[in-house]
Amino acid sequence: MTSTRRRGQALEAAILDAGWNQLIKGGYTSFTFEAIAERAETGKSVIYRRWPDKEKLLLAVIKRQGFGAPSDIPDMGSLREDLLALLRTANQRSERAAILLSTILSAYFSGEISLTPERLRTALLGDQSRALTEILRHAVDRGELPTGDIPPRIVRLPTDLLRQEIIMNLNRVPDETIVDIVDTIFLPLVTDTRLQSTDREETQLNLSGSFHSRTASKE
Amino acid sequence: MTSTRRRGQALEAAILDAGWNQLIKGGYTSFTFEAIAERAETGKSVIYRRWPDKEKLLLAVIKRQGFGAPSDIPDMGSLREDLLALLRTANQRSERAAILLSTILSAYFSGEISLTPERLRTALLGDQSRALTEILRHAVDRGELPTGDIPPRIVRLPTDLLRQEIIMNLNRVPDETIVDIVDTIFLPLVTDTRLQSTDREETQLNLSGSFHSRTASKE
DNA sequence: CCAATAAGGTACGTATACGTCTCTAATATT
DNA sequence: AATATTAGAGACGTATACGTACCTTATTGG
Repeated sequence: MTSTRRRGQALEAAILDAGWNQLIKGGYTSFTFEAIAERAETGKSVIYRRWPDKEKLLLAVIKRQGFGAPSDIPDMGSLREDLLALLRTANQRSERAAILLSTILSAYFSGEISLTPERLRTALLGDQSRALTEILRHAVDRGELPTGDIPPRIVRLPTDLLRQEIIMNLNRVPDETIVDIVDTIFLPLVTDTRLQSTDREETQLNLSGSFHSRTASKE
Repeated sequence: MTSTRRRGQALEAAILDAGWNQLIKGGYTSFTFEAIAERAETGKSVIYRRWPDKEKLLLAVIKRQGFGAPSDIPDMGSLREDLLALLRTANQRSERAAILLSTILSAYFSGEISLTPERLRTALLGDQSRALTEILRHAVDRGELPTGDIPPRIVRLPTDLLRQEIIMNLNRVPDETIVDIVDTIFLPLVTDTRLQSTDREETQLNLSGSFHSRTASKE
């Protein structure tokens, strides 16, 4: 008849996509086996056969969206253009970030899922810090920036600020915001003449990806 | 007997506090009439008598926490100390901010509640921007900063960054982070000699609180 | 002191989701 | 062609929450 039954990989993909679309449409509250099964046009049992509980399913759905995927590093010829390109790409993907944040926060606070702030950060931040590091290294190679240490907090400043804006907007931000972040904040900071002229030793660009450790207390 | 029945104001306050504690304990998922009634040691009907549905109750609970309360502006004698004091106070209150964000995001995405990103921003940001403006004005008065425009994005940079850190930590941040934000990012930016020496007109400090307008598209 | 009011329980019907199970029919495999 | 899988659909019992209704009892105000 009309029906062509999916199996294996194809079916699995359809379910995970349905799960993601469910998050988009109704957030974590609507992330139920029933709703996902209906959206994927299959039965609950088909899902349960693969992922025994909600946490496993959620992690699979998130994983499939490929947040760990390293965004390709732009190389436009200038630091400013590289920065704008990177932030614009991230901005394009912002809906996913907003959904993901909401989902993880809901799951975290509802206690249904064992999810640490560590994993939240990893999921949301990915390795954008690495991309920034690369871009800055290119700028040093071009001679736009002097060789020397750049504090980690400055390195991740552009993505931190963009993420902040996206969360507050619950959506993409206007392009002017991106330009503003780059021109008003980041470039003046990183090209600060005082930083360049200080009596630093001539070290290699040292951009350790070390993040801040988090406070233990939760009270 | 042992039982002293609460009435009127006292009862109302107890219910709203129970609601807030419920958000702290289990997030928006656990924000149910039943759970709140039990926590407040009263009956569901008592709550329903006052707030006919969940949205009304939630708004009352949030309102009672007084997020709009203007934090008093520190005046410690130097720009740096003022900034640190302001951020430390905000950091102390971070648990409330994290809970509030999670709640609003959950409610927003679950569609149960009519809540715009505008209101999210208002609820979370309050008028911290005003406090920053005051602090900078004091610094100008002291002669620490030159008279002149400071771009709005720079003005709210400290609070934006702190908020970002709090959200990513889902908790308070270590004090070093606050010091880092002030010393590595904000002070270098705001005391940038190039900004001071440029051919700006001698204008009054103009810190319009104008926020970015948000993108309309939601697709 | 007595009547009006409202608190504190609880029971109800409805709805939704969990997780398990069973059944059938479509697809693979041999 | 016969057999083994497994998708798709749904029924189940349990649990939880909504929102309403009812009843008893403490408190208050006249």
